[in-house]
Amino acid sequence: MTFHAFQQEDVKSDISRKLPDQQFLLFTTKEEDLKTAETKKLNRAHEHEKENTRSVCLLEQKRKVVSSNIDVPPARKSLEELDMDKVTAAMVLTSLSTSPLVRSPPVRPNESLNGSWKEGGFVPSSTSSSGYWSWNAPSDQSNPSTPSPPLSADSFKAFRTPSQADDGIDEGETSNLLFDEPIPRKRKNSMKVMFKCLWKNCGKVLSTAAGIQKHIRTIHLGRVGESDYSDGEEDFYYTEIRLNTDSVADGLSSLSPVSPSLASPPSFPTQDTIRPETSCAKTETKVMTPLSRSAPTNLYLVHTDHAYQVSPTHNRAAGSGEQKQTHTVLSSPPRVAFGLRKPRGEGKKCRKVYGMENRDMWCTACRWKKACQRFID
DNA sequence: AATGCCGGGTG
DNA sequence: CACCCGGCATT
Repeated sequence: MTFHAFQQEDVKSDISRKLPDQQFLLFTTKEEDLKTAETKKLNRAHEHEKENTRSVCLLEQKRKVVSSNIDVPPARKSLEELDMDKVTAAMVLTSLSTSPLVRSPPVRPNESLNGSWKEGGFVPSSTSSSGYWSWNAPSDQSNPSTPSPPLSADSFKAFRTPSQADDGIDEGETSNLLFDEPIPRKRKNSMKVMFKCLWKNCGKVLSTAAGIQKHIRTIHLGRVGESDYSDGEEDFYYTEIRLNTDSVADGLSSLSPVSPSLASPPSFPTQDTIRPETSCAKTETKVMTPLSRSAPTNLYLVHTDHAYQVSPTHNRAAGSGEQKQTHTVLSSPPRVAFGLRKPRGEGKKCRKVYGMENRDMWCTACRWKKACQRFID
């Protein structure tokens, strides 16, 4: 146990902190630590690559544009293709959401069809104790990017593949939806169709596809100028939800365990614009890196975060202030108990990684019991 | 029970 | 400021 020597208080850790990873290994003997050392490396790399994130994102976007141009009539795909598309989309989303690191062998939307996607560079379990890589595990059907249990299978009808839905009404309409089709008659029987933004930590629900797309485009993709231009990118980031109007309550509660107010964006104006912490609006430095981290992953947390940052300036047009167009249904203000805390960042933390013993290897924040800065989620 | 980390100290 | 920690939320 040579390394015990290093754990003593007297051998202050500056050394160890400055050591490159290789040597870091010397200090960690437990097998678990070895594992985490790997992780650490990854994270390091991650940090270094953040810079490139933007371009990577663009790349990904382009790919998708291309592919979507090729499969011309989206509504004409075979079921199988559709499924694969879902998977593919999910893959992309997942890869985007987790980290740019993952992109290494980029997920190529088209080629992924023949099964090669498995080795698409998804570092499997090794890194995650919590298992956020593993949505594709034999969990459940077509619910790729969202590990979210609360969405009941039927409310989560389609992951941007409305045409496969049961009632034929969508058939050629999908494409219309892309452009300002307010879906008034869309509610057949007691069905209400809503569109939910899948962007991480966003949960915006709008009643029109156009609305949600515009939302995604302006808020998450940061395409401000090109107001109406759509390359289909947004399609990947929202989902269509069918709500049985007679069980609306149910549907809603399953949508947002946090607050039933989800479906009433009106009083939650440009919430997303203001959400600085994580992605888009991150001051100056790395302004537009929307895809870098926050592609849709989980559906909840939605409000807590905003609640935190909602500022009095919300309602005025902050460049993209027009997205309050479609607020629908339910007019209860989202006043309901805001989460008091920011949701805890997922991902490893120094404490977990290095362990109590190696406290001096922690990032300062961790040592001060602040939010970890090394493994920022 | 262990972790993560906010809020609020202290020097 | 850097540093620490009580205490609560989350896991």
